[in-house]
Amino acid sequence: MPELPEVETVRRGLDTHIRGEIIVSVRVANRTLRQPVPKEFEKRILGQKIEAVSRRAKYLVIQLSGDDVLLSHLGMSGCFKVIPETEQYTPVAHDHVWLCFESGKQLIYNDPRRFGMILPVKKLDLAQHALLEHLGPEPLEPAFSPLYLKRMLEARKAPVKAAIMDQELVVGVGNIYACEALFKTGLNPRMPACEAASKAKKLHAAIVAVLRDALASGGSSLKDFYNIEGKTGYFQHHFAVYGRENAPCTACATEIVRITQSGRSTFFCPRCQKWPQVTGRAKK
DNA sequence: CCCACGACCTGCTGGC
DNA sequence: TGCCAGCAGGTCGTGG
Repeated sequence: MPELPEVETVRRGLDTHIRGEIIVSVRVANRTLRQPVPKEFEKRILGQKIEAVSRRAKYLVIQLSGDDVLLSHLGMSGCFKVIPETEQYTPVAHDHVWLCFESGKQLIYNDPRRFGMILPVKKLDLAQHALLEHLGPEPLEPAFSPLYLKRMLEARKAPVKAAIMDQELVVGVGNIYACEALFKTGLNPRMPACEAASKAKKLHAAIVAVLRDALASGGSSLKDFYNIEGKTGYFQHHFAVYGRENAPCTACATEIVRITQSGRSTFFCPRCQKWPQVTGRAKK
């Protein structure tokens, strides 16, 4: 489901609502997530206090008082729900993991497609964890600089869109914000990364701006993104190209085009994001 | 090594 | 109305 702005929105909501809570009961309805919920899950987290909720890339890190954190990813369709102590909650389909706190609040992990995960990891092992160790820099931190981006793009022949979605190059950019950032830069998504490297400075600024703006709007809501309060984000109202096939470009009114790149939809304006090699008709 | 693709899942939409 | 193909915000393992 979510890219960096959505995950960060969830993080903030969780940190506000469950920090300081003590886990007094745990129920796992379905362990078959992307990484199976381990058998010892319940025992390991019972009695622990939530110290804080942090984030690395699109992973949420729920800091516990003991030796563990809970490492969670929302996949495509995962969400967390915080149920206030005053509310009687009726379970719904795909509520996989359920924590009850001493205060009476509850935290529920729900994920229809089960591409997400939630699992305990020893704090000491977190940095070297297989899921995290190959991740690139955070896009809103200084390590992700225009020069860094230029160097990384120069080394790759893959399409620039694939490059900026590669979590080893930079984390947090998914299909939506890749499309939006490339539009903002005026780069054709199919252009090889090494050719796009000359525009690295502008692309860098676009990635940062798109993620910042989305975060300021509370993330994007498509089918199933809700923040902790169950409210939608608003950034989807600002999409320039994503999901806008056949609609007029906001800049030049040319029809937005959808193509498929490595199995995913890419949306772009063929006029604003022209690339000489792809303007001709498809060769037969 | 680099890159593209299929697999992993369920649910929704649109066309017939 | 019902069915089926196609599509969905991510990531990983494989094979060319």
